[in-house]
Amino acid sequence: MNGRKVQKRRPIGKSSGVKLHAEVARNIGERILGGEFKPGSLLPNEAEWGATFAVSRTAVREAIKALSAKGLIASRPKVGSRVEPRSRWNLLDRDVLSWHRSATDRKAFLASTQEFRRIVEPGIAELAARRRTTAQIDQLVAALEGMKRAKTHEETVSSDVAFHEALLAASNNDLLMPFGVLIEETLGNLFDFTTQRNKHYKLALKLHENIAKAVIAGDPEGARKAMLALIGDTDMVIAVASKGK
Amino acid sequence: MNGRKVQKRRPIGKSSGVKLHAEVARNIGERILGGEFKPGSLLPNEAEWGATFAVSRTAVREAIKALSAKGLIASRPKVGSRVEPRSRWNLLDRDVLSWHRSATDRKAFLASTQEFRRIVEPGIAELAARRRTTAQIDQLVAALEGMKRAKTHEETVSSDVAFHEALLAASNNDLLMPFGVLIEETLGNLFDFTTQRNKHYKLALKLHENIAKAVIAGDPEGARKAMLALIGDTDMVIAVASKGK
DNA sequence: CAAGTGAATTTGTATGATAAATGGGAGGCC
DNA sequence: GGCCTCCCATTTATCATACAAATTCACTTG
Repeated sequence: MNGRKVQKRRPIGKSSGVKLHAEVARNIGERILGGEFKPGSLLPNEAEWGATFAVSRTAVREAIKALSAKGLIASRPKVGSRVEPRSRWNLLDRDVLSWHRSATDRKAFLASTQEFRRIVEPGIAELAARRRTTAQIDQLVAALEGMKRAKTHEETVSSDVAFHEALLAASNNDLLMPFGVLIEETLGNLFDFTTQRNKHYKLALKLHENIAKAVIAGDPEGARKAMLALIGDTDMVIAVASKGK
Repeated sequence: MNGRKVQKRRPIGKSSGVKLHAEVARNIGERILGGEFKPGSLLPNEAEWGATFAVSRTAVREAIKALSAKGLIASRPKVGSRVEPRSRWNLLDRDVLSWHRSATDRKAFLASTQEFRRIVEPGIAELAARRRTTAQIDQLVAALEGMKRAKTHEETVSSDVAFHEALLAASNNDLLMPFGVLIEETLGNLFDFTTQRNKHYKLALKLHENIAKAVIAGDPEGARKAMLALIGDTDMVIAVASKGK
């Protein structure tokens, strides 16, 4: 009855590259974000997870520790691991955000990310205009060049992300850095949303250019307004794309 | 020569309640935030940490996993654990923020948190005015009552925190929830900063009241402005307190 | 009936062994 | 001599097992 087998490899599925504990964490994390395990409820104990995934308790524990570190759960001896209230979840964490996206209606997800960006990005642009170093200006310009030069879909997305991250870096406030992951998630999804945006792209370029100009000129209020114009335009793109569906 | 000892308890220091791996994570985390281990540099390997703290590799690994989950480090076989670039750090994580505060000049820390709040809280107030449910209004009012009634230092802080968290909750955007920890950290520190603020407190109360009124009335623009007024006043309090030092 | 006590369960930690990944060096080939 | 390939050492990744600690809960006992 004692299932003593000698170390099977890769019991979970998928192929390679990803560590076991990361796979376990992802699986559990997605199920929490997906609502299968609600805040306040108790998770299966470590042994059960081990059986479920056919991995050792060690791997499970490392996954649990990662989920705890992201604020999703909390563990206590004799009790088990309980799902934390949503207010504790680190939704701006790279992984958590990705799990959240997988578990959320596409349109609703985009709406909340856009709302988020509308709140913070104007402030970021304003700060950037006030604080940017010359090196940061160079990065911003380089990203803008990349946007102009972009041919493929991938290049378009990555240069756009680079632009916004350069802006973020130029704000020179470490506390704002976590927003980077959200920008990446949003833009990746956004462009995916609007593949035939050629007519929009020319305008988008101009809007980005306006932001860069204001930041370079050291005009905080101008930068804020230029960013607002961009986000507003992006909202429109989303609306059009949603209606087109 | 083989140091085989039978499980010592509590080898790190401190007293109780805190798990070993959490202690190890805190120690390493603080040293990373403190600049002892800079981004890109390699950490000692797991065995060395184990020797340093007199804990098993198991505990060390769980600490490492937690730090990875917070974006501070990344591990690779044969290489070791490397400190990630600051842009990857989850500075809005409860622990990371706390380590950051310990490692940062008090005034600079307050300045950057205030800057952060100035960017996001007006937007939060605006959203709250647009979205709040009646239950959320009740919470907001209750927090305000708490502020009026507060006698001790502790009550003052906790009711103020409750007010801002109620506002945050009323914004009804999950992505904003992580800001809660920052608000807690800031306010705790702020009040600590200005102990004899009795003359200011009357004004602060009024400013909070204005925010609540606008939110309850469903006046987004009013809520935004009221919040801006509060943050501006807080800035002044900081300036005064700093000069007074 | 109340309070304390002990057993059972679950996480926490320790230990030792093996597997996988990978960087770097040794050695061979052209 | 330069380049390529293969092997080896190091470090993390995973497994298995045992025991410690914490905490719940039922049960005993006064």
